[in-house]
Amino acid sequence: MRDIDIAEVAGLSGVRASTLRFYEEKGLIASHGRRGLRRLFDPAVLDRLALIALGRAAGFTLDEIGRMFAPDGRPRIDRKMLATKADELDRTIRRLNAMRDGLRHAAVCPAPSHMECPTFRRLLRVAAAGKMETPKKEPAKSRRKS
Amino acid sequence: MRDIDIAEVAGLSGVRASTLRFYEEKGLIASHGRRGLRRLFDPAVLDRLALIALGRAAGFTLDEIGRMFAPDGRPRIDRKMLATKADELDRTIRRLNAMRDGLRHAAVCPAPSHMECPTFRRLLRVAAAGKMETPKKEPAKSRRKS
DNA sequence: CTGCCAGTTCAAGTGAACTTGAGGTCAAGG
DNA sequence: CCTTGACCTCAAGTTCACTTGAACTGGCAG
Repeated sequence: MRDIDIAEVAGLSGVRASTLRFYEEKGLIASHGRRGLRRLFDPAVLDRLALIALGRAAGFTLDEIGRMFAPDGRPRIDRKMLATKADELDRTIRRLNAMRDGLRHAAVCPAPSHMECPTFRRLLRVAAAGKMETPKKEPAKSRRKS
Repeated sequence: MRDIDIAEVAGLSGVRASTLRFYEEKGLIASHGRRGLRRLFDPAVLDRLALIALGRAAGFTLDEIGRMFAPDGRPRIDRKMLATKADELDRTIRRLNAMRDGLRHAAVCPAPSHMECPTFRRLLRVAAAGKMETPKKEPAKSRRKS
């Protein structure tokens, strides 16, 4: 059996069926045919989904990711863009490090109020100054097979 | 002059007036009175905004941040929550580091296609496996005084 | 043959964090 | 006094990435 159906893709990739349909509609993945109504996918879709997950994790939007695939479907990733994103990640990481240290300190700081702690106030300045990419909450993660 | 008006707060904090009104509506900040229609703020609102920026940067939602202030307005920050968030940040940072390294590699990788590069494939597995907090795009940053 | 159930479509809803638009008000400057 | 312009309110719109609901279809087990 060459092709796998949407439930299998969902099972193997951890991506929900509704998301797979959404991705297909967006042109991020393509189904290869149908058995009845059921979409059939080439197993290579799993690589594609991994690629999409990678892009998302690196901070690309779905549209940006979509643009990384040539119209014929081959991934054609701009190396310069990758380097740029890496630099961006680097800056984000540096800030998050400062944040984490500050939070960690604040958690054990003996000052009666956080506002009286010099370390905390320094942290505040970092936060107020540097507009950073704000991390987002995880996507609800409602479990399938409820 | 004790109090400062919304334009000054915006200027000093870099937070747009519309955002300040939004924050006030949400109960995150409070204006102290009016001159005519104009809100007047206590300069301490600047600390408050820094605190909010810090919370956002650390990945708290506005609602969570709101809950960090006691109803009387004093910041009462749960140290355990801070530590938890620090740990969370730590995990995020580790992943982002892996991402950055992978992206950096992919940017210079000599393999003809990224899919043929073992490092890239390893990166793919990291991304596919680890559901991480996905960084979000910066908030539009449209300049005032258009 | 028949009914189930997992799939399908399409439109609309969600939530976070704001921004924008329309229409109104008011303190200050000329 | 009257205009001006920055502020006001309230409702609705925006973006992103999905999820949900209602109504429907069709392969397969019994």
